[in-house]
Amino acid sequence: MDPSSVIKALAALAQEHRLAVYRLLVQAGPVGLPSGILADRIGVPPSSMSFHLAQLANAGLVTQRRQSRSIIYSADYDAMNGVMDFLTENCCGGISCSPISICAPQLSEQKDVA
Amino acid sequence: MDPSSVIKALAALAQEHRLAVYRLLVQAGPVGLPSGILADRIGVPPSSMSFHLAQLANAGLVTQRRQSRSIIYSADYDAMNGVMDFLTENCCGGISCSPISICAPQLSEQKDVA
DNA sequence: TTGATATTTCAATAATCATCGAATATTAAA
DNA sequence: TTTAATATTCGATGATTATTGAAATATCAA
Repeated sequence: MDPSSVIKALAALAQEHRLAVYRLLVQAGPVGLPSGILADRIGVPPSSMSFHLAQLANAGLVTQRRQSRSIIYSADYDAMNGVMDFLTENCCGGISCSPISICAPQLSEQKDVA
Repeated sequence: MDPSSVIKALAALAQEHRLAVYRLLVQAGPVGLPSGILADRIGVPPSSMSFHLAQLANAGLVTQRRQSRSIIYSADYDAMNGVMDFLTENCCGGISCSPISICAPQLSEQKDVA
């Protein structure tokens, strides 16, 4: 993972509404949540939510898929793990560091559970 | 860890020079590095480095201590672990997630190895 | 095709952030 | 005490980011 991708990911998360959205998506798992529901839950207008979701998507932290009229977003765990790996690279000069992983959902859950 | 602290930490890391500084400090471990060396290594003037280090310190990601004329900065691993915990809270609805930890340096290394 | 639903794009404004030279501490050595 | 070394604060400028209503796009149902 290159530095500028990591910066994009961190910047995407460093904002009140986007951080809240990302956590909702992390908790929702592979099933994801549609844009409108997210706007309601967070309490921002749809156009604002769209702006924030675009940032998260552009940063690679979330993926999107259309389902009828809704566009459903889900967290991409691999991206976050990549960020973590970058931050902890050669941690403490390589002494006694535990491997990290933000989430490893079951494979059976990863395919269109929506 | 409250949301606004997490945002501060993420925002602190979401900047080219600060991200580079943080990684240098993570790799340096408890020994840390002085402000001037960091400015040289990153290639920014001392006043800019001071600005960035203040952001990292304010976010709780680094600690500082004076050693003679130098002020030495080191990464605070606990802070980063707190951010990770917050991001992954109730991950996937609590299914099959590994515990996370960015770094667990040996206790013998944690006391003034400078 | 018409109307309703779900979301995004556009555009203008407000607010926050990064940069760095000059001036100001603080510490130590001559 | 004078000088040098190390670092921070200040202040002005330029750049980036967030917000949201209105308009546009896409989907579906009658």
